[in-house]
Amino acid sequence: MTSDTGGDDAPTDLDLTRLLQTLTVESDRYAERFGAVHGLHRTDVNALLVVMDAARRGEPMSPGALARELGLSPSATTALIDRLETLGHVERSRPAGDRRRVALNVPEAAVEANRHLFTPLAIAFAQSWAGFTAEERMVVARFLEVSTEAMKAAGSGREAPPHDGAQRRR
Amino acid sequence: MTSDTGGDDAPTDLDLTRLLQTLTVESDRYAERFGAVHGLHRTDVNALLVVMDAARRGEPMSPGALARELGLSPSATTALIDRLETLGHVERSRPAGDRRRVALNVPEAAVEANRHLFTPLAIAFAQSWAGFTAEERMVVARFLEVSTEAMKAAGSGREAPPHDGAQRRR
DNA sequence: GACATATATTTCGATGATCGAAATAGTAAG
DNA sequence: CTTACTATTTCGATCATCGAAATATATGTC
Repeated sequence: MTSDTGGDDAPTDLDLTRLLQTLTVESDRYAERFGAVHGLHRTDVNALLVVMDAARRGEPMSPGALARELGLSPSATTALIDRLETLGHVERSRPAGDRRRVALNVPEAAVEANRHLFTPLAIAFAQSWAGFTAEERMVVARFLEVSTEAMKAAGSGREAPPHDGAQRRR
Repeated sequence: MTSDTGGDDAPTDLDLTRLLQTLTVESDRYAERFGAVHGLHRTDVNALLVVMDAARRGEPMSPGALARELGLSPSATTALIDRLETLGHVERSRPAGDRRRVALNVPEAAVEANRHLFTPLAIAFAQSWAGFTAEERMVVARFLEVSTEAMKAAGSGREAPPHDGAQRRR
């Protein structure tokens, strides 16, 4: 079902764009439901993913870096970290070198618990991807990378805004 | 950066999961920045996409359906539609048959304007996907479909929530 | 060494998106 | 006509987010 172009035709740019939009909307929705269960919000889930990923690489994030990563204001980030810290998902510490900075660590106890949080989704993904060959996975990885890059570039940079006739008041 | 497993190895489930997470985080960030320019919020952008997609298929959404689609409460959806209607992106109308219902239409004038809103990103995507063959696109489309399904299923279903310590009520 | 400037984070007050519960309107059944 | 049900909106409250100012630390200049 969801038969768009028939089935055996190659998806157009528009087809892929729609599929990607559907995926991101569904992702937001999942984050929302997921967060409701664990007392987190969409932003908190995103932040936790970013912090965990950085911590896993041994490069703990700072609040400022997290703010830039998420596109949040510094003050919102402080509140966000307060929430995560209260729930025990992350931890603040002042590095010895620059004491202006704050490092966001994931407490040992939380590392595994946090991973468990995302395990159900990871399992669901793994199952749904069981049929993909090595070559196909490389294609997909490439696609995800360039698409992420495209969004990053389209948002921050300049993207030749088309003549927009109808301008909304605001 | 892009610390993958080397280059020519096939991405593992974990690799793909991370790439997908990065993409969705970036997508949220894009929606946020994008919305800030046009006086919209993340949710409004998602809602507009959903409503536009439904309208394009000739099946205008109702507030209730939109609420379920986005995982919002009915009251939040009312406010959301108020915002979109004030900005002229959508329009309320009561269908002749059941006058309890409300149909969300996209005004003719807004159809093209709304499409223009998303054109920059569509262009960026199209450029980044220029190198994908027909076969590769079909692989990607399949991947996006099954991944979306996986999220939908993982969220609604019950996935044996692990013992979690801290919890907050809303 | 003292002083101005820059960087990192937090605090404070205000705005508004969202929620739950109750209200309103319309439909269907007995 | 009355009751039950569905769809949407209104109302009051909560809390995530913002911008601006405050705090603390670092760096450069005389």
